Amino acid sequence: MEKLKDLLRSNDLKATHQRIAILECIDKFGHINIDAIYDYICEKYPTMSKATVYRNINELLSYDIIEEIKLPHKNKKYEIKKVPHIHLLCKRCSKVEDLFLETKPFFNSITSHTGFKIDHSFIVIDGTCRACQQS
Amino acid sequence: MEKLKDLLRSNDLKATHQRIAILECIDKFGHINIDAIYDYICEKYPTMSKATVYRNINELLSYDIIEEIKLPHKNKKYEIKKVPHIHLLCKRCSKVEDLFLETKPFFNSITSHTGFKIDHSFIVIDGTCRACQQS
DNA sequence: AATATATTAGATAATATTTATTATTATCTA
DNA sequence: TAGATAATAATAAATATTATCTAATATATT
Repeated sequence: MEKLKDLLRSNDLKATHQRIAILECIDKFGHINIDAIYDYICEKYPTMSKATVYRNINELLSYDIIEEIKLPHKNKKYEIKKVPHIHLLCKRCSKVEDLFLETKPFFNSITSHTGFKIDHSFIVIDGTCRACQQS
Repeated sequence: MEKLKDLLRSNDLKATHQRIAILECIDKFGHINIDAIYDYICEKYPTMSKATVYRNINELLSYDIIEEIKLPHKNKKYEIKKVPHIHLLCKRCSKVEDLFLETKPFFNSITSHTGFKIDHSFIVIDGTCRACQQS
């Protein structure tokens, strides 16, 4: 909570209740979309405007505080910015799992085949998570 | 052209001018978004309705004739369905390049780490293409 | 080739998603 | 705590996508 305030202030963003609530919400759920953020926060702050969610999501994105995940056949989700990683999307339970995996060999192979200079990768794997396979 | 008609008919879709034009357009440009498809086809068929583009894109998607590519910070693009591959998105020229690369070792590593059963992968690499690096 | 039929296109309304505007309110610095 | 500034809520506007409905078209059948 104080940590979130500091995070905002260190980016010259005022630590408003709405922003803190948005960050807490994203942090709590791990990966969440706009509507779910809005619905969740409206419980506590019924006067919250959806435009405020959109405005702040864009603000937080531009300061690299959060990241956008584009998922196949789904709305965009957001997460707290972490080190680069892979997303595993379960078609059964719809949960998104983070996977921190060494990608250097894979990326080296891409560069050596194409000469492409890599900045970022956006990797989403679609399938069935371990839990859902067992149920 | 006849090949496209057959492709449509073999999926019980009537080979209308609009559908053929959409497929030809996607094929010609490789990777293209809705607006660009619409603008391009309007040159030939000025009465073409945008709803027709949307309707047919969804139709063609559902029959696995084309595929949707979600790109970071960009509109969705569409391509003719191919074998699974990777997309390289150049931040400089905005072109999308297909890369057919062996991903099995990488996927095996994901499965062995997580137990996740993989169906599809959506991999977009952001960076600078070889041509743009040299200019 | 003409006709019957079911499908599709076009026009447009409806819905969904996102952004901009503006008066009011909250945050933060001194 | 007051003042300067930035952020919010409410709402309108813009953009993107889908649904509806009638006329037109593609195709199979004669």
